[in-house]
Amino acid sequence: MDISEVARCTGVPASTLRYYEEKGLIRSVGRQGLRRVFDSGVLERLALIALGRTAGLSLDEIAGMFAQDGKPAIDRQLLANKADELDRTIRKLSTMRDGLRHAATCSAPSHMECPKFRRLMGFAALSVSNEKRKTAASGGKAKGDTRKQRRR
Amino acid sequence: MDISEVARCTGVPASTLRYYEEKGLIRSVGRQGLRRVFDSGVLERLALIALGRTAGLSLDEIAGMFAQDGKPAIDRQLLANKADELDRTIRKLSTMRDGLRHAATCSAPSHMECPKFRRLMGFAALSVSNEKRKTAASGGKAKGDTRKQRRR
DNA sequence: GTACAACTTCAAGTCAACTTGAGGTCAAGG
DNA sequence: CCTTGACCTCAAGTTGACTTGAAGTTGTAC
Repeated sequence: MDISEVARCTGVPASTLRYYEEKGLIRSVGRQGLRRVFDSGVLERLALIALGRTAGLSLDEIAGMFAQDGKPAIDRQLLANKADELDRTIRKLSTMRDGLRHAATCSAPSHMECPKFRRLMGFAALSVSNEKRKTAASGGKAKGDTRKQRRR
Repeated sequence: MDISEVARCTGVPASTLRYYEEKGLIRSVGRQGLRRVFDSGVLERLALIALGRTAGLSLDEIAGMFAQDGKPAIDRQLLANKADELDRTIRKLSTMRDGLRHAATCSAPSHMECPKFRRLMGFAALSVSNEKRKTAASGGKAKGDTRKQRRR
């Protein structure tokens, strides 16, 4: 398969495929002249990448899951953690969905005035605000006065 | 409440609060000298913003949900659409979570070699690749050869 | 009544994930 | 032979969501 065929099959633009290759998320099996040649395994891989992106994983995290260089145990722990994280996200999303669904059919003039909406949302809202942001979970540097609420 | 108290309560940095105000997502009730004064309603609002962000909504989309300027019908339709979109996302995430969970305990040397993993993922993967990206859903301009696979 | 930490504005910087553009290569059809 | 179009590389640009820095102002504690 050449790059345009992969693009056609997956809907992923050729520029993105080149970018993914550069980042090490996919590999071409070789070249025909200048042109990349892919085997069909790349389709599966791309589907998995798309899935990971939907789940909010960064390209680097996804690349990390593909890498199986020697340390399967660590890898597995990481996978389990990711699954737990996903589970929490799913619960929040479900709450959000229910809230939206209700708000869409609710007769209150403004959603914030509907007690049911407020109750639905308020519940989830608490769990969100008590928690570090998802990006914060994967390491960050602390500095500056705008940083969380770290008083020096 | 002054800005640092809001920051402390919510974990949202002051710089972000100013940024959100500038974007119209939150409002301060006034000033004391130069300093913004917030009422406690902002906490609820911020929690909702955090929830929306978790759900993958952009700040502009979130702002749109808060805006209730005259057109509740359109707003409600949009809400329902968002809820449906969320529902699809939730299903994908659930699949992903199950796949990860399985991969974490699976004995196959590499996840891609485990038939169960491949089946779990392959299923969801298909549904992902047949679909427009979530950002594509909220409008984009078509141009260039890298564009989707829109056959003219 | 003054020192200073905490606020302010505004412009510019950062980061991830791509996209776009300029300029180049190559196989195939006319 | 020569044009065409799909591919190539590499650098630079874009977008969204913030963060950082410089320079100025002010409420509060001493």
